[in-house]
Amino acid sequence: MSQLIQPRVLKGFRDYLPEAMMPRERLIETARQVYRSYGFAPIDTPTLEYLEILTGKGSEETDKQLYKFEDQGGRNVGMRFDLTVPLARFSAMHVPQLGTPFKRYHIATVWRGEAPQAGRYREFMQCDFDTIGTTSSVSDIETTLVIHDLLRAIGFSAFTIRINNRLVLTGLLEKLGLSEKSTLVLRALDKLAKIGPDKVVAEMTEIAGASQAQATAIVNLANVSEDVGGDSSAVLSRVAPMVSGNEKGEAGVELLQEHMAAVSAAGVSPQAVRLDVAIARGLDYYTGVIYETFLNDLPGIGSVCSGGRYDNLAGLYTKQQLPGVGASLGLDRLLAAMEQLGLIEKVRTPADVFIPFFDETRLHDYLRIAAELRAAGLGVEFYPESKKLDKQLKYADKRGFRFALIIGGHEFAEGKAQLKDLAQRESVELILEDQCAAIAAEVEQRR
RNA sequence: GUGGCUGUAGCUCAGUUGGUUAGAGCGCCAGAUUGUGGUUCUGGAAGUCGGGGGUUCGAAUCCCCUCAGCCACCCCA
Repeated sequence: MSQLIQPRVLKGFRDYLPEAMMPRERLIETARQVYRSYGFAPIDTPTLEYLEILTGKGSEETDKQLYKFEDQGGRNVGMRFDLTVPLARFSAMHVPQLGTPFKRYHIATVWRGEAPQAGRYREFMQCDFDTIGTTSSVSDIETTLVIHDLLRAIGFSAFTIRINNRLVLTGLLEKLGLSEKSTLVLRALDKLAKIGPDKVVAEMTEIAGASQAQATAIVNLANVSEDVGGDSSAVLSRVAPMVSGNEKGEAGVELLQEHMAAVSAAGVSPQAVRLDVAIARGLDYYTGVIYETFLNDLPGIGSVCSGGRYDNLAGLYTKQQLPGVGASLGLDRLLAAMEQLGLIEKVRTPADVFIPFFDETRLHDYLRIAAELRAAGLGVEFYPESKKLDKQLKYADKRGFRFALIIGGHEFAEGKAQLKDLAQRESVELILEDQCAAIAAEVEQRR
């Protein structure tokens, strides 16, 4: 008698059943296609990195969330908590050979030891894309277009990409003499939509150490988008005087203007991209344009695709200055959202055609026919047991097969096959001789 | 990491003031004169009541610890 081990998974970690995995893989495939269509090339990096690579940058918060341990050789190692830090290390090592601009995408799992919640896990997948080694605003604009195409390709029409430029905020902070406290001030500002202006002002004065007047000035700027209803030229004409006289602030306004015009010229609808001077992003390293993407039907789940421009990606690892811009699609958060919105199609089988094991003596014929159909491009599942036909068909139905190819003693005798359309509940007789072409054609036509 | 709520068959849940063999629906498996699936009928399997400890004559029901989920804070995808 052996003691059973209780089967269980760690907090924030999950098993993926076929019905969860199929849409997941479809999403990954969609992301790949969109990234490639803009010339981004795939890379991968190790799950584990030397601890100093991962802890060097980022806040104490990310350090706390880092999974770290000592490996068998006594090295201090950590599991990557995002794909940006590995990209920075990768770029320091390889971009000199690869040349710039370097455009890569990276779809991989990352780990963070934080408290899980709906749409937040300890193990989750990110789909990053970045353009390294250019300061051109064209890459900023292209990044917006990629996010847009990506969400459209996934099947969303109601989403909003919120754009801002850190230079505007940096400019204002410089003007107000608050540059030193920017991290805490911006972190407070990031909560504007959530907790409202009064509490933001309170946090800025109490935690970030800003004066009442300084905090109010920042909140006033951030509120402009709200005040004028999101029209980008109206927003900019209100914001411009607030940062006038400051070089960075003025540059930021100009870049935003150019960005919005270019995106619109590329055919993106104005509803999909909005200028929002309130978004700040908590991360320190952003220096230019910043992005956050919300689903209109489920804003509470947070941003599903975020990113921005940074001046110096790999400064910790190389003296070469590597500017860049990019964004990250939160695959698992997006899937959680799609699940909540009922957008996940329940498909449980990856194959098109089901062949029941009908006549026990014809195993070789079934295997041959299945092989020929696969060669003709169809996915075919052959049932491994020759049990009652109704059981086998019930299985096919449950798994969501669209077609069953029924070939029993009668069919074999007459050289025919019966293709049953399980969704339409109808059958057609086909000649076995040329069944491959005929069946493939019939399936294609009905699909 | 901190605080709140929750945890009963595969799923959704019911279980009276702690009291005998823990229930339902759906699902699953097997049948309804052995070649055809979503309906119907019949039968069946399946639960250490998240796990561990305690109080009690007796606990799914009370207490403690622990694990997990959800929510808030924090941070972010």
